[in-house]
Amino acid sequence: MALSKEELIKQTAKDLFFSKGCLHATTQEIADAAGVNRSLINYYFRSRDLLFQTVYREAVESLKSQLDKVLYDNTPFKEKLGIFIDVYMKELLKYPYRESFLITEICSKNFALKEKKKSAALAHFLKEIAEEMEKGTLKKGDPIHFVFDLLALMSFPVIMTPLYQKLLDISKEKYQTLIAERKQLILEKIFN
Amino acid sequence: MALSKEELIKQTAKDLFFSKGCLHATTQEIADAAGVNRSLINYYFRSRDLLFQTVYREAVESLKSQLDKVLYDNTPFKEKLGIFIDVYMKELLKYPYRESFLITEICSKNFALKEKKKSAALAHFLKEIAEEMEKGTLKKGDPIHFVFDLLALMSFPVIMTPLYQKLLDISKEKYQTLIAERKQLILEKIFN
DNA sequence: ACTTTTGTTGACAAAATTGTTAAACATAAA
DNA sequence: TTTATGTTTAACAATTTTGTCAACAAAAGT
Repeated sequence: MALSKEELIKQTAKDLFFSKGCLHATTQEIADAAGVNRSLINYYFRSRDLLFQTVYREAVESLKSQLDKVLYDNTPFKEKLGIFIDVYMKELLKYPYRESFLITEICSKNFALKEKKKSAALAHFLKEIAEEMEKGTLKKGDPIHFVFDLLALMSFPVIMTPLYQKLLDISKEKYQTLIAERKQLILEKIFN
Repeated sequence: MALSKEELIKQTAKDLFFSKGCLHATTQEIADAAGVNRSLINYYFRSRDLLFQTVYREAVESLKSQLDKVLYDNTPFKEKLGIFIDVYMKELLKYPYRESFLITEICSKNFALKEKKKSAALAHFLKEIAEEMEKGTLKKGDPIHFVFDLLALMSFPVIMTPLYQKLLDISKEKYQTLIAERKQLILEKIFN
């Protein structure tokens, strides 16, 4: 079934921002990419700024709910981690620049930080990590660092694709296989 | 001694882009931040676009030369790595968004990719890594993955500061100490 | 001192981007 | 068929951003 135009505009904006890295596309560019009249953006979202805010909010939401869905259940830790890496990296390949978009929005001046409630799933995950550290499955330390490491190892090479392809002089195909290899590598590295 | 205005403009632009994360500042914003008349930007750089290109080129250059300076010498591997992490993280804290800027510039449509000569220092470093793997000091694998891991572990938590501070509900101070702890942690993790 | 060059500024013009409005259009209900 | 409702469009207006230019100031050269 066809997407409503409102949804189409939003999805296209996300595609431009998160996939193509056009972090400050104009309304005209978004409208063209969506194949709709630019005025429709104002009709549905009132202003460019509100469209950006909407996309921002939904991105944070979906980021949180993705984390929640995976982290907040009772599969054994190691297995859960495998699933997490799988899910997260699939999403990363679809939306490599989502976090970058969020960062630039937060940095943009007219931005008001809101809600500060820590994700329950995350707290749960941190506790699990601490338990694994107790058991000796994981190297001891602040669980936050474990989370940093995990997210960094997954995200960074994906985010930096165009730059590192250039700097390291690697072909697109080779880079893709490198990324694909990483799921397994990260698991090994983490449980060394 | 006072900076020439041309240099001042460039430095201010870098400060806005790389430190403050204003990846698409207007010429007026740059001029204001530098305390100069906006026309001076056109006088020295002809156009906004050329200023951006200049900053981009210099950032890639300095990124390369920083890597070269550290990687291309004869201190023992482990020690060299310590220095590298030190230097790189110091630079990261000064310019957390430098890589993000490069990425968005590369993604921006009117961008022509140029020079594809691999850094000699990097090649040298990769060979050293391979040797350490032979010796058993490092876990075997594609040395590129080692470089990915290293850069990811350093850069990512810094780049994501504003977002993760928010999501993890961590105070600015706490976050800073976490980052500061990482140099040691990364070394340990790498040589597990 | 005078001329030439370089740097600096404000005013203006041009271009790009956004927001608004009214009219055209479609669709379904009355 | 008319009416009402929501959608879509083009034309226009307003705003923002960029680029140019002539005038002026400062410095350097003769």
